[in-house]
Amino acid sequence: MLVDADVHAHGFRQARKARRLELVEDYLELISDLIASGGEARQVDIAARLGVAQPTVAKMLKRLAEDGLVSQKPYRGVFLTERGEELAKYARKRHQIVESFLLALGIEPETARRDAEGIEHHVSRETLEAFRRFAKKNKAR
Amino acid sequence: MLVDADVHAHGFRQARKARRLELVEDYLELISDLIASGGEARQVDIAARLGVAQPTVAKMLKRLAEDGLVSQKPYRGVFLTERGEELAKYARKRHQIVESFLLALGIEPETARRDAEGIEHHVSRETLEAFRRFAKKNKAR
DNA sequence: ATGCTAACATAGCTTGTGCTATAAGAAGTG
DNA sequence: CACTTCTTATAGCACAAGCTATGTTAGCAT
Ligand SMILES: [Mn+2]
Ligand SMILES: [Mn+2]
Ligand SMILES: [Mn+2]
Ligand SMILES: [Mn+2]
Repeated sequence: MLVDADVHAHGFRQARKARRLELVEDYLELISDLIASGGEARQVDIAARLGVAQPTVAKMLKRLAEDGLVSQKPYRGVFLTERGEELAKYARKRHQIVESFLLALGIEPETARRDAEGIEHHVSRETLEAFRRFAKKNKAR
Repeated sequence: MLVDADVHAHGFRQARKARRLELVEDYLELISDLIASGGEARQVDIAARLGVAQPTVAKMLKRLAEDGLVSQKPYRGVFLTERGEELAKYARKRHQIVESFLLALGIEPETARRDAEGIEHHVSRETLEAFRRFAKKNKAR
């Protein structure tokens, strides 16, 4: 009935790791989207979109900068480094695939958007590829 | 291009809420499984299965007990209250549906198991129902 | 050029989730 | 019944992510 304990633990460890990455991915994806859509990503806008307070964003950006994912020009918003850009691009693509997939399955658009926001971070490469194929075949509508 | 800011924020808030519930759900589901499979759920076994240290489990169990989800008989393991049982039952069913769905999609069993461990917590009722239907139609194998 | 306002920074607090080290106690075994 | 061992409890630490309150300062408008 129950799977082997070590295998079990490995699965949970993996899920916890994904959980730690969720926030980072959401930030990068959002920053990339904000820049693409309006030319800049200010802390206040990031905060408003994420639904958190501005100091929360400030702290996170500091961490992302330390990790070499973003750079900040004071009072000019935040920008993605090359590495940040790469991660953002992958995150956005993945998000888009998951959302299209849910739509192709017949899920309501609003629900699809919200579920995709969480699911995207827990989808392996293999599953993502399967989602992509399915979405392509059963074209949205 | 970008969705309305308030709608956006609402989606993220929802995802954060789900994230806070993830751990609780995993604990309850695991406790239920351990009891079903071996008659008891000890801290050490929970810890081994989750891949965390025993004091981490002890602390979490205290919280779950305060929240009325589990009860502890000293040195006899932990048990689910009625409410805990209900939540566990739903979590397990959901997990099972998500995993079957991934299998029906043609995902490798190991990958399906691991992805399901994360995805399960971010699936709305609507999406879960769609997964269930799909899995039923495209019977596993 | 001055002044206002909006954006950002900083301090200090809370809560959740993890850890190690160590004490204490139940339970099974001889 | 004593002893050993396995299980649980507790203390103390770290770090991530959130918050409010409050200072600073750049940019823009007058
Ligand atoms: Mn997301
Ligand atoms: Mn996303
Ligand atoms: Mn899980
Ligand atoms: Mn599960």
